Amino acid sequence: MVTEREFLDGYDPRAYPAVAVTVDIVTLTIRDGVLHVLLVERGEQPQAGRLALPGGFVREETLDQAALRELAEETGILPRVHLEQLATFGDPGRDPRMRVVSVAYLAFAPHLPDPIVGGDAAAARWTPVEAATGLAFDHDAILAAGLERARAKIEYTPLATAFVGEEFTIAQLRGVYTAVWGEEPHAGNFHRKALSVPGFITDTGATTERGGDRGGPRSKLYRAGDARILHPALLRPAQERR
Amino acid sequence: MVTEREFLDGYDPRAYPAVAVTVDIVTLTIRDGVLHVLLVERGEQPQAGRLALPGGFVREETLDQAALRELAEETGILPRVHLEQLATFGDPGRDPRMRVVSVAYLAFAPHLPDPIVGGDAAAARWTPVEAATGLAFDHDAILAAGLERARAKIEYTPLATAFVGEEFTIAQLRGVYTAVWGEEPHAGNFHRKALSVPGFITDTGATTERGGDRGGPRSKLYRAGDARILHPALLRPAQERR
DNA sequence: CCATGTCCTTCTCGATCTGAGATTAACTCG
DNA sequence: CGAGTTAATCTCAGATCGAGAAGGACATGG
Repeated sequence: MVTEREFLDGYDPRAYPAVAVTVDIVTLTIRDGVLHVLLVERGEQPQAGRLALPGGFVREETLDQAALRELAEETGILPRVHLEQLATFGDPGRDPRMRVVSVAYLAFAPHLPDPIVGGDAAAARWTPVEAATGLAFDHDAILAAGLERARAKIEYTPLATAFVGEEFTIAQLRGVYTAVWGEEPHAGNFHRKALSVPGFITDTGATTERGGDRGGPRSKLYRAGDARILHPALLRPAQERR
Repeated sequence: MVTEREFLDGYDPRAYPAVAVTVDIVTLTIRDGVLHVLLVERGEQPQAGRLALPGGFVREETLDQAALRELAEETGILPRVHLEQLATFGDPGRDPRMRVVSVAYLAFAPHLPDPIVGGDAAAARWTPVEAATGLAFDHDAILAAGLERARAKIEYTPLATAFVGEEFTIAQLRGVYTAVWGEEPHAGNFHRKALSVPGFITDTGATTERGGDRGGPRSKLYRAGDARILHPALLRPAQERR
């Protein structure tokens, strides 16, 4: 096997072309029913002023720890964030200065206060994903991969609950699917399925204090269950094929 | 953003701790109804004599190209191989000598001749996945991730066809699911679903020359269709939950 | 060449799930 | 109080599923 053998034969790390390993994070949340992604504004050339995904160098830590640390540095402490590895982007030339291999992460966050601008970013803000185009480097592609992963993953995992608070209504949960899919599931059928999938949501016995802003009864409050996967899955409506 | 800014400020690549980027490949095939993985025998210390996944350094190429090149070097030219990125493993200490970040790939191959031992590996062989334990470094974990990905992916994509020849019978296709899942789907229901899922398989009009080795009628031959995803999916039987 | 067993393919049938819409009742707002 | 909104439940026809069975076509061993 190449890797270890070459290392063994008195391999000198400095003799090889330098490769940098970074993490970039697609952090998604929902604000006012619209899916938003956390972006930072680049303060330096190249691509100064352009928006980019937050990220940075991997230090003496695991990749997961690097992603968590960068996220905390950009936005302050993040409670109840789901973080998972997305994919790795390493085309030569994706960064004009040297070979940079970036391990992309995907984070799902409940509604958070505006990010506290960390030490490195010139500015950080939540941006509707529809408006998040023209990002620096290949971050458009990374974001697209993150969105597709998110859209697929809420089908068969309970990760939609990571977008809402600890207690939530079924309507709020439906709002997550609407925002992520860009399409509203049938309310009655969604209700039936959310309740029938084992381990998805559990009844707290409590209800909201008020009805909806424009009327309607108080709704029951639920908590996330302990299921890791949803069976049967909540499939997207009108999945166009081919 | 950290990455580019630090690079910008007169970043010297050699000033940072060296990181090596490699690819490791989980190559799966089916032989005699049993799922096999391609392993190489390490010829050098450490872990000499241990089995490991084939892989090696990333050169001036994309990550995908690196995986394809390494695979070709280990096994000769591979026709009709499906290759996809699996996950990236980068824990400090996963290689005792230096920081190695490995981008793992997953390959699905039809029945192939025994691998041509490439220049680097001491030996290369197909090993039943059940027997592939105690691999070097963290390759047990990489293999486990690959197997889980494969088991999930044949549910909702037509990738099972990557394990069989260009023309195949429904029974052969069912054999793929049996080998990957370790459980045999109901033959009649599998037949019905395979035919009813749009774009999964297309009839060639031909049949096999002979019946099965132990009897039975000749079976019709099919080719892979053009669907990228299977809808509805072919779900695993008896998916134990919780 | 016949008996036996294999197994591809199709069919049956009840149980379950799904999508689309309707209904009821609780609630807010003006 | 009246009108509009919405959570929660119900209805129902069509699709899908799991499990089993039936019908042939075929190989093998006497």
